[in-house]
Amino acid sequence: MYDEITGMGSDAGPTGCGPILPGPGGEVKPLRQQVFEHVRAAGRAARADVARALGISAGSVTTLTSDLIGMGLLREIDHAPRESLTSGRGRPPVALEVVHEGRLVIGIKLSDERHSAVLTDFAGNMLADATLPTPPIRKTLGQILDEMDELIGLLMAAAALPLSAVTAVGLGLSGLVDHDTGIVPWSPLLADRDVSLKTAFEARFGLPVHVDNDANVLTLAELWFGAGRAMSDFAVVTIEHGVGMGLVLNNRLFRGTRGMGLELGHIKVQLDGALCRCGQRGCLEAYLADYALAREASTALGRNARNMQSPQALLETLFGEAKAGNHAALTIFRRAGRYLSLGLSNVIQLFDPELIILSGERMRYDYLYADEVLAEMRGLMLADGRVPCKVEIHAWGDLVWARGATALALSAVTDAVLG
Amino acid sequence: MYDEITGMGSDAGPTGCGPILPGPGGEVKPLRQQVFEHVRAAGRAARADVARALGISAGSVTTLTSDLIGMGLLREIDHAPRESLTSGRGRPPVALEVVHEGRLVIGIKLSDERHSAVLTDFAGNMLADATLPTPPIRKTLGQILDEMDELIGLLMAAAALPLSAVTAVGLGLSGLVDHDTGIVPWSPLLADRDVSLKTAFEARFGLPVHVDNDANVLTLAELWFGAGRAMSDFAVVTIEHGVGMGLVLNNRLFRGTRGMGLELGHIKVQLDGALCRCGQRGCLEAYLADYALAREASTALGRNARNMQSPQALLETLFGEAKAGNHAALTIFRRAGRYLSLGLSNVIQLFDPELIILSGERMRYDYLYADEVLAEMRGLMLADGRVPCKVEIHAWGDLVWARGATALALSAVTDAVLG
DNA sequence: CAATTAACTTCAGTTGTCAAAGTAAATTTT
DNA sequence: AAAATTTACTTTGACAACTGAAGTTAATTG
Repeated sequence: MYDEITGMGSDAGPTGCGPILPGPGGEVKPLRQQVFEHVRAAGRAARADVARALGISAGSVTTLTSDLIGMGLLREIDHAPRESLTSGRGRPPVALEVVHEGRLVIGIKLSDERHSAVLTDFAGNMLADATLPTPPIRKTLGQILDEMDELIGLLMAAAALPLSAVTAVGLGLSGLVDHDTGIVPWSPLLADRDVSLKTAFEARFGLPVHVDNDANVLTLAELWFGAGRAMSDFAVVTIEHGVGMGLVLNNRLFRGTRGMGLELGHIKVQLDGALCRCGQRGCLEAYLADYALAREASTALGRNARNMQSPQALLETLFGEAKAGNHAALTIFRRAGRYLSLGLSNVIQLFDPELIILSGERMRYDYLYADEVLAEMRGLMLADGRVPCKVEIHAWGDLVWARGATALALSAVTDAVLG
Repeated sequence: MYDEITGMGSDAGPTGCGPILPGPGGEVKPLRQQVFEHVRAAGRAARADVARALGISAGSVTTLTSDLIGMGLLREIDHAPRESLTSGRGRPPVALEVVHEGRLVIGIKLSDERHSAVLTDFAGNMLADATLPTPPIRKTLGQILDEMDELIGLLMAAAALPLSAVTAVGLGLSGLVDHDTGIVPWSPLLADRDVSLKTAFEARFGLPVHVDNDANVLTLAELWFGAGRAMSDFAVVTIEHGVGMGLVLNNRLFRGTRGMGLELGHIKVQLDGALCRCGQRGCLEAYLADYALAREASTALGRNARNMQSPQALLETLFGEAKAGNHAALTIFRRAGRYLSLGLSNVIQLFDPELIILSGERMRYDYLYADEVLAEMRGLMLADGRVPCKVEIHAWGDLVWARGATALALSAVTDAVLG
């Protein structure tokens, strides 16, 4: 390689230059699907709006929308209040909307203490939700399927609809998840390794399912329903039992190059640092996750800690102590906050996103250190020439994660119908 | 936002769901350009090869190639040795190649001690190169332009061609570079800030120029001419005066979301760690770059260090001492190596590339710690379910960087002609 | 009431692509 | 040596996608 650079002009056969692309060219969605997705994204849109937004001719939009109407995917709205920005001159636009009935999807978020599910229609509107408390132990595939069975039963009962009305399912859980194959090499929820969750689910429920890492699912929630909708590039950082990250690049979820999640929790922030549950030392998670706080808590709380059985309760106590002025307890949160700053600044240095969204239940502890964390994070960035990256804190509950999982199903169903 | 999740089914106007895409749909290159780029990437290719590679019909290829031949971009080769994999049955294929004459480009790499330039034809073949030693001081825009003038003069003299034969120029330099605007907010080479290098260059030389960060330019060298050609996702890490990174995602250079480079050198690897030249503490660069090694060297070498004027010479001495068994000198390199491992493992955790290429002149010191560094890096990765990422070490000289800069110009010219 | 404005439809024409048939040039078989 | 086979390439008619221009519809404005 680089023979040419030493033996310049060597005519020993042309090797060419430039990237060697594998298969056939780019992946553009068909225009019909773009029209549909624009209407769904806008909620409702007139044909003229679609033409302007997509930069195609009005004639094409007529053809494409009448296709979509014929397929039962779009419909006209009769009495639409005039929403166009233009003053009310000219023929009024006819708004289109997604036919939202008929193609229902379920989104499920599996967690260690409870599972959550939501049912949405094809326009992403939530129709019902359900939650199932579960014992916080590692489960076999069979047990997880049983729990999902019960959860789905609750959900469909709440909606008063049969499961047969559902078209597809999206599923988010923590751990290493291969989205393409639906295999879970490892998850804190599962006793086994390399579980073929997709295959097992589809065999049991007879519904197509799309599995992903829970951080990705939350990121999809922001991309489809939240603050990320109008943003082309942003990152979501979650702090729950572990530390996770989801990334949107160019309006699309970035899953890493091999379909696995981005393991922010296991970037190293200290050589030979604190012990992580992954067995290594110095992982960010080892300074930030609840087990990391909990193991210092017993030192700070002294003998009181003995009475605590759940790490949850331990953290709550620690938090109370810190607020009450216990210096040792406070330093635990402060140090965690500083390491969070450090992790966030690293994300910014490497990805330079427009926005970072902090999420997860641990964010409830935020007001203890939030301002300082953000200030410190900004201090840790190379400020030169950059617009500082915005940070938002969204302490959503599990239902939002489940709703993100519906996006997994919604986009898959859309691709199947229109791709 | 998320009103729906609390007030479910609230009919207060549809907000829609899904990402709100900005302009008109995806960016696919026209088929004609894909054909051209395939031929250039292959060096030479028959029409039938192109049809198979791009998954289009033979008839289309005939049309497209005759277009391209008519435009003077491709030509048939008469006496091509049969290279198709098939046994020699059937009508022999007619190889096509890029008409490489006529559209020449220059690639320039600016550095603190010397500038380098290469001249290549439209097929990426190097025709000439030139190097200009320069004083290692920060320069004004005018001085840098003068130096480039001299460099280009040397280059064109070596090629015995007039500058008017050149179509475009690519330019790589270290620092923060905004590729889209050609503005350099900060560079260690420049005395000023926010230098509009593109505008100034184009005004002076009357040639379109495309500016980028030097790590990106090196990454392009690997993507266009080196090990990355057949790889869709890889990272390039450079250790020179600073620590830089380039990233290829999906066969394309990823420039971060705002056109700025990815600042691997300034990710934090230690809270309140070593002082970095950026003014912050704990940056990776502060443990790895030459100035970081040099400042510890004086401690290790004792009074010998006083005699050294250049950090270059100091490092060479330190390296010699370490090889000779000086324990203090050895620990300097060992620690730098460990921090390199840490940085690389973080890159892997976040991007999960197929390959990491280590580059830069400092890689000459590698054999001191290379094996241990790579072993340690692998040890720091979450091994679960992942194929470990390959690592290669390429200690290319400046001409390769300059050649990478030609890729910047080549792709821009190609886009201009065929986009 | 006409004039204006804007949304939408219709339709002929262009473009890009393919499939199938046809031509060309080599090797292998008879 | 002729025929059959194989592969490369070209030609052609058909089709689908999209555009642009002209026409239709439905509102507001003066």
